[in-house]
Amino acid sequence: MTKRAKPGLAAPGTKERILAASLRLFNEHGYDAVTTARISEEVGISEGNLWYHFRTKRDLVRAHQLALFVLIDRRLAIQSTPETVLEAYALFNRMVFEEVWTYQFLYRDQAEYGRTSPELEERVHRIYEMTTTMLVRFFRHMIKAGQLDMPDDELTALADNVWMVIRYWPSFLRETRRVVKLDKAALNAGIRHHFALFNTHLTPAARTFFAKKAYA
Amino acid sequence: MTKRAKPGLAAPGTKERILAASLRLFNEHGYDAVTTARISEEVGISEGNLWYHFRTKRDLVRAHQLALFVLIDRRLAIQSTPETVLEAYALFNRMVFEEVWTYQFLYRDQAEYGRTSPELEERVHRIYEMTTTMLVRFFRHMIKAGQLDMPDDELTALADNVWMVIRYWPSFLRETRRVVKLDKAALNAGIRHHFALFNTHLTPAARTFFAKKAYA
DNA sequence: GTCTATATTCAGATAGAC
DNA sequence: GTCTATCTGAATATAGAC
Repeated sequence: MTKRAKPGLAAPGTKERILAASLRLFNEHGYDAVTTARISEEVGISEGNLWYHFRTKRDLVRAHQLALFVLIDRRLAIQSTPETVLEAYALFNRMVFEEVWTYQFLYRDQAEYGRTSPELEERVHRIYEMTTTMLVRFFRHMIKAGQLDMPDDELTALADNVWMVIRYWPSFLRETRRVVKLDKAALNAGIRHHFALFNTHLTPAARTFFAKKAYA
Repeated sequence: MTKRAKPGLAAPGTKERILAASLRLFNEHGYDAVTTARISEEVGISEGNLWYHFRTKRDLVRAHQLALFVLIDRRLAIQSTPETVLEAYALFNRMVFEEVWTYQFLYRDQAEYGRTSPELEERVHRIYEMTTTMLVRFFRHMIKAGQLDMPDDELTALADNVWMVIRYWPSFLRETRRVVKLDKAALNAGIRHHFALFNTHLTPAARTFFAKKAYA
């Protein structure tokens, strides 16, 4: 979006079409299994043209990564107080589930496309930490609001488990239910599923709230 | 083990050394990233020799798969009654954690080495189902024994979550803690971690039992 | 059973015309 | 910007001598 939308008088959004097609193919078949020949075929252009827009296959990954980071920054910026925590958590939850679905290949095939740079590696590591830290903060606010009943020393483990269920949900669905494409039912199933991690510790009111707001 | 231990007068266990080296390399670096050249170098033999023992790279995978299935059959055969469920669960738990560690590449790189056959694919699917079914049975026995307090309609979701934490534990450790090699501390951390999924629903006695028996 | 040398395949990437 | 033609390199696999 920030990158040239309509440059001069050429390109009917070829770059964007390459990005869309490659994202879909990478997610579905895996980074290594998708050849650049396959991508260009899917877009309906020649391979040479693809190389004009992205000088290496890694450059393609890089572009997707930057788009993912925008989503991540947005969901990490969500504010919460004990008064607003239920709303905030429902929002955060939906965003992060969509994010791991949309960019599942980036999460899943890291070993295949490899570490791009030390700074990037460091950034990914920070994201994981910030995510679980944020989850603990959410839970503390829920406890303060009287919506969650759980000992404080269990919260870190709970946050890790919540993040695991979210982050591996696409892989799990694929393996157990053979679901490959994003679809609203599968997304809601994941959200409902992850609430099972602390459902019994929520007040009936909070449970009803999430059932309505988070996976309606 | 069932396959010729010492054939005639040759082979100082070359086949076994290939299996051991390839398993280690696959687990550490991923199936695709490990070349046959690398494997033979690691074993200290020529590449031609490797092809003598395994006619394709897939044959290597197949051998590891068969070994994994032996482990799986063993852990699926564990019996349990309400009287013995705590012991049985501790045993099952340790076995399954070790299994996903030892053969992590088979769980993780399925997309890379591909589906071998429809029957195999079906078998893998059945294993997943039998595992979660078995977990639900364990939980029911714990409830009957008065060691676990949880509504029956939460058990399926709990079983799924438990299986997720176990199955993805090696990947999670690698991503968050950068742990690559199997090690007793990491294994115990996983077991302890997975108990956080239902710890607060266990009696103090059961909690103490697992703390001593399952991750001592 | 083990080696060396060679073949095959194919993905990622370049050059240059249009 | 887009195409066609071509190159390069690496990985799986084979052939045949020892």
